[in-house]
Amino acid sequence: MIEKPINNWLGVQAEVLKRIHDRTWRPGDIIPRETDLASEFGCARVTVNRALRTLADKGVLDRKRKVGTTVALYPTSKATLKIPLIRKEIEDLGAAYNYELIKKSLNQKPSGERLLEHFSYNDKLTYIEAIHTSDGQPFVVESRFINQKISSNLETENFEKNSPNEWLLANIPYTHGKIIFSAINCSNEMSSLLNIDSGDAVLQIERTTFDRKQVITNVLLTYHRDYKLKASL
Amino acid sequence: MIEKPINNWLGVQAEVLKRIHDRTWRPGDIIPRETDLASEFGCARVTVNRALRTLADKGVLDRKRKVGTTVALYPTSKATLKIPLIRKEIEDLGAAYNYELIKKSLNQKPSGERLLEHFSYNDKLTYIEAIHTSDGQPFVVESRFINQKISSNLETENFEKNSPNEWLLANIPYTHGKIIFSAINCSNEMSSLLNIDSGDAVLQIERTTFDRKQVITNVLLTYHRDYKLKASL
DNA sequence: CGTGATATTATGTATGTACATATTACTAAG
DNA sequence: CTTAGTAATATGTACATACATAATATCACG
Repeated sequence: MIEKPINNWLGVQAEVLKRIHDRTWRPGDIIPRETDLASEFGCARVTVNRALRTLADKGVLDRKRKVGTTVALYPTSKATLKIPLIRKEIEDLGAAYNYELIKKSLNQKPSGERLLEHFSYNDKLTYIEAIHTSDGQPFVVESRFINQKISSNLETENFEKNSPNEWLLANIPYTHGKIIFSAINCSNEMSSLLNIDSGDAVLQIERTTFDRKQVITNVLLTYHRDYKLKASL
Repeated sequence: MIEKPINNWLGVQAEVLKRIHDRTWRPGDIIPRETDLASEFGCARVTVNRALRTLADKGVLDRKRKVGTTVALYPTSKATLKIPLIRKEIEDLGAAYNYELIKKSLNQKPSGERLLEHFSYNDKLTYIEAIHTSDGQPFVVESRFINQKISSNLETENFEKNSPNEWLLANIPYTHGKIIFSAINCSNEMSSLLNIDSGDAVLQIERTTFDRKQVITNVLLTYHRDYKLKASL
């Protein structure tokens, strides 16, 4: 077997995927060890390592020290979805973006299950309600609580022109976040904002972002009726 | 500046994140080059490279040859959501899983926008409708079309006991897929299957998987009313 | 003053080597 | 026969080095 050596990690990755794909290696199978693959492909072990590591990151392979590398039983059950800025999402559709503040109030106390799950009882919150429109049509209603502890500059920003989303991104770094997707029947109040019928099903996304253990903000985004969120596997 | 050297890539990653976090390096800023960081941290350039590369994969940094590495302007707008097997999702909640076939028909022709977007007019499809229950309660209704070209074994599998999802995962490898999330008002038919009221808002997930350019299957999952999908940033 | 060749530079990758670490397999003591 | 201790092993990582590649900067030439 004197073949052209595969001497780059993308090549190794492609070859491994090919073998998984053509069922040479089946889900659950243990594949040859790095050293063997390296000598078969005619490359360094580190090169094989990078290829396999990358595939393991993607969920295609499972790896365990001393045990070896197996083809994942339930491959790539991970989807990645990009969550763009709302303004960017609308502008990318070629539509005109507009932001309008509906309500703003300071020094709110957290109440209700949704808020108390994240904020502590003594936190002071700034509440903001706003609507983002696409070519004048309601696109999404934003209902947001911001922890006032995060920044003293928060008071100076009135959010009349700029959406809190963009202000936060530019000014408050976060470490991680949680997202919850659900479907709800539109309330009377919400339906008039979104210009649809009460009871219409709409997609709702709740997002909470953290700076380490501290909650920065919790936002509930209620989208217009025909909104679809797309992702790829 | 004689400090303890950072001599592993996770340490470098942590230090870089710290500097982004404490705003030493701000969004849009260009950060020092790999060689400089390497000598500052007292480690090899490859170690810095791995740390920065990993952060770029996550969307925290942007990198460009010759130009340098910058802190991403809109950091980590990528959420990853795990899409577990329905059976596994239910069992992980400690509930009893059950699968029941409702309808199955062979040699369907694709019709309607949703199907013709993916399948070609001459494809023959197997249609399967089934329900997955959690402790006897309706959990999700599956409505699936499978391209009959993908496997000759498809005919021998009747899907009475096994969900097509699991059969496909075990037998038909795929290269990539698309997912669309939306909210719908439940139809009469669907509401009786899910044991809820007609018009109730439910989350719907459409998933199409491909083997290279060929479509393997298109499935519409309609979840029970209180279903929430969770993801993390 | 443009324009194309050429040098420069920061990241990207491959390799051999060395050692670390997690896990299993084996072995000897009780 | 159990168990603590030890060896073996596959992956994980670090490093020095070398070269590749993409994008920019510079410079010579018409």
